Amino acid sequence: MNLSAAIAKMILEGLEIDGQIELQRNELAQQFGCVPSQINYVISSRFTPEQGYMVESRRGGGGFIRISRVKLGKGALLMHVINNIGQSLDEKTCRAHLLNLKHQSIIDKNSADLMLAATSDKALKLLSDHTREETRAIIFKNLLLAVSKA
Amino acid sequence: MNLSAAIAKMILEGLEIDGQIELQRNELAQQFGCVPSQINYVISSRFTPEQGYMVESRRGGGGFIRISRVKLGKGALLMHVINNIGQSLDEKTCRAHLLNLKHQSIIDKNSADLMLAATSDKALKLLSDHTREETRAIIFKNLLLAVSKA
DNA sequence: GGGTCAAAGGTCAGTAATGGTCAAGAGCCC
DNA sequence: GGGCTCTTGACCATTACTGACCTTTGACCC
Repeated sequence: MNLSAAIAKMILEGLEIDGQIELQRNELAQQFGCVPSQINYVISSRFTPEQGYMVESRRGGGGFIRISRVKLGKGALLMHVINNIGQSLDEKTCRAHLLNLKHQSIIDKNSADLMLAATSDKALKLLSDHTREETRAIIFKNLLLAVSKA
Repeated sequence: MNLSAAIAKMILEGLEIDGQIELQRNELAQQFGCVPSQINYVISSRFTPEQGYMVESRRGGGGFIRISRVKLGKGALLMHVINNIGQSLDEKTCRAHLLNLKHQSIIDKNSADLMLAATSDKALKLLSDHTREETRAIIFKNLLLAVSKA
């Protein structure tokens, strides 16, 4: 397991307790024997709003970084996602949406896997870039709608 | 035995253990004294979904390629369907397959609904008839595969 | 209050470490 | 010879890590 994964794991464990964790950047970096900015890297790559996290911080003496898991209602969240998709959707963003929804227990693993399969680049490989991303957006919206009706 | 066969053999042996193997592309290439892309060739020619394998990978530091054998059982039936779909699939036939699978309790209602949503004409409305039916076939196969590994 | 300084955290660009794609050529079998 | 499968290499994309430099905040002093 690489450094980033280890740091992410530790943060995740801290979040288990009450969905929120407050940490000291320098201290954490020292624990892992890495440069402080590594912490920023991990946070910005794995604890984004897209993935269901909120990050706050303060500099200066007694500074901190606080990461919290955000909680929203199921129908609202689905609608929010649908409404924010737009006409076109790339695979990475789609995957992030799914991870987020799964993490928040809006959809179960099984559904997430299916939705991933249906919207992967692999599944849409015949299409040109532009058409693929437009079609992915439509398929994904249809899927979310199907979920919200279930 | 040629290189590709040797590499495939090694992967197959690794899969024996627990139906899953994780490898380092560069490292493996070095072991066989070939270019890294040779590994991709072997994987894409012999470890395809059609042949019952699932491949995942990640780039970057600590990257990997993971190959897993799709579990059989009800999987066998799914593979049978997958292998009989062909290159092209119309909405009616697709729907029939789904009803059939649901009837046989191979998939649950929830999954069937999702799969229907992903393969409906509505979801693929942007595409020309020909492309739509080819893409539907691919999506459906990917979905069945996802189900079979669940 | 205002100045100063030390203690946080933030940004960004560069480098390293992987894997992916594609097209061209080499071999092999009919 | 034609058409496969196999190999290779150049070039690309993604993820991880580091370090130099920047900004913000709080404490202390006058």
